[in-house]
Amino acid sequence: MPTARERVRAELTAEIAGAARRQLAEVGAAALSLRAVAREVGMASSAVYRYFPSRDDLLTRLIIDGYDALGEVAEAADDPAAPLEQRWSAVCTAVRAWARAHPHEYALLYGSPVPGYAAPRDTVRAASRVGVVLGGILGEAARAGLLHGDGGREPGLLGDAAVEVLGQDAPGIDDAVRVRALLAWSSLFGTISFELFGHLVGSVEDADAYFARVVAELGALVGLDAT
Amino acid sequence: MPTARERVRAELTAEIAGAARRQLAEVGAAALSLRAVAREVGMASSAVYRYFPSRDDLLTRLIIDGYDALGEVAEAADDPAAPLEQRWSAVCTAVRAWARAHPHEYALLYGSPVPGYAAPRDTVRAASRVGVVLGGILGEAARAGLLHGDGGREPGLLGDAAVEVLGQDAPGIDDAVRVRALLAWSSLFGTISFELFGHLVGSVEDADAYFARVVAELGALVGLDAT
DNA sequence: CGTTTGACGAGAGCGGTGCTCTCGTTCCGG
DNA sequence: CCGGAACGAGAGCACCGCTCTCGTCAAACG
Repeated sequence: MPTARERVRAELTAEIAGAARRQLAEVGAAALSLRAVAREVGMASSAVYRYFPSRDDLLTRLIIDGYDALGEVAEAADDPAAPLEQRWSAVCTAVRAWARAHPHEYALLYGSPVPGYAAPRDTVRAASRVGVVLGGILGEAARAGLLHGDGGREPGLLGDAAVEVLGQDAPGIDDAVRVRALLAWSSLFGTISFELFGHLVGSVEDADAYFARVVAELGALVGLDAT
Repeated sequence: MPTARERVRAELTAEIAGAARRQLAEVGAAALSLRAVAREVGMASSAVYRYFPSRDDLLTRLIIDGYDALGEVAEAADDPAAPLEQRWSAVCTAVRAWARAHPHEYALLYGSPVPGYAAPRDTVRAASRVGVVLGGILGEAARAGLLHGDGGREPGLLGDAAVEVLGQDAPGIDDAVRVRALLAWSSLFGTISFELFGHLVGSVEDADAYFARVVAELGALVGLDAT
C-alpha cells in the first residue's frame, strides 16, 4: 500500500522519464540534456536530482523502458497458433519495425553503450525479453523435432542463459544448435543495426525485401525451414 | 610540391588527430573533449579550430582513420595463397582482434552514429575496405565454382556496391548469393558488436571458441565449406 | 628590399552542460 | 501538535563547444 507521497513521487518520476523519452526520440542519447528535461516538466534542474541521482541513471531508466517496450512488441507479434517459420518471421519483422520507428531509442539499446556498462540486474532482465521470445520459438521447433545438431557438447563454451532459453529438455538440442540460435539472434540485430546506422547504403536498395530475405535465410540457418 | 607552411600544417593536424585518437581510446567518443586534446598538444583550444572546424569534424577524421586502420588489418590478414575457408577465418579473426584491442574506436565506427550521419565520400571509401577484402574472398570462391544460388534475379533489391564487391562476371553469383554475402558481413559485425557491447554476457562463456564456431557457420552459410 | 597580406596562436567571453550546496517550504507521522 | 524528512528553487562551480578579437610573424608581392 503506497502512501500518497510515494504515489506522487512515482508519478513525477514517470513524468520525468516520459519527458526524457521524448527528448531522446528527438535529439538522441548523446544530446539528451537533463536541464532540457527539467525545463520540459517545469522544474529546476536541481530538483530532477531528487528523482534520478545522475544523468546516467536517467539513461539507464530509458534503457530499461526501451527494452521493455521492444520486448512487449516482440511478444505481441508472436502468435503461438501460427506455423513456426511464420512466427519467426513475424517477430523479426516486428522488432525491425520498432527499431525503425524509434531509431534513437534503438541506438541507445544496441549501439555503443554510453555509461560504463549499465546497471546489471534490472537491465538484463528487461533486455532478455526479445531473446526469450525468439528462443521460445526455436525451443518449440526443437520439441517438434525440427532442429538437429551434431550431438557435440563443449563444456565451458556457453553460459546458462543460452541453455535455458531454448529449454534444457528439448530433444535434438546441442551446442551446435545453440550456437546457431545465438548467431541468428546476433545476426538479426546486426542486420537491423547495419540498416539503421547506414552501413547498407549503396549495397541494399529495397530494405524491406532484403530484410525479408535475411529473415528467411536466418530461419533456414537454425533449421526452421524443414517444415 | 607542398610548401613549408603546408608541411608544418599537415604535421600539426596529424599531431592533433593523434592526441584525439589517444583520448578516444581512453575515454570514448562521447567523453572526447576538444579542449582536453588542445591541452595535450599544448595549444589554446581556439587554435585547434584552425585545423578542425568543429568537434564533429575531428571525430569524422578519427572515423576515417579508424576505418583505414581496420581495413589495413584485414588486408594484412588475408593471404591470397591460403585456402579460401582459411582466408575467410583469418580475416574475420583479425577484425575481431582489432575490435577487442580498440573497443572505443570500434564503437565509434560500428556503434551509434554520433554526428548527423558523417560526411559521405571519404568515409564510405575507407569504410568499404574490410568489405572489399571479404567480398574478394567470396568472389574468388565464386570463380572457383563453389557458390551456388537459385539463379534468381530481383531488380531493385541490391545496390551497385553489393554487386561489384563480388565481381560481376563471376559464375554462379546471383542475388541469393549476394544476400548471403551481405548477411555474413552484417553477422560478423553483429557478433563482434554483441560481444563488445555486453549482449552476450551470460550466454557465452568462451568467447574465442564461440567466435570460431560463428565464423565457421558463416563460412558454411555463404558456401565456403564445399571445398 | 620594404611592405602588405594572410595564417596563426592566445585569450576573453558567451551560452550551455552536469552536478553540488544551501536555504526556505510543505507535508507526513509519531 | 510539532519535529523531521522530503521537496523545489536558486546560486554557484568546473567544464564544454564555439566565436571573436587582437598581437605576431612569416611568406608573397611590388
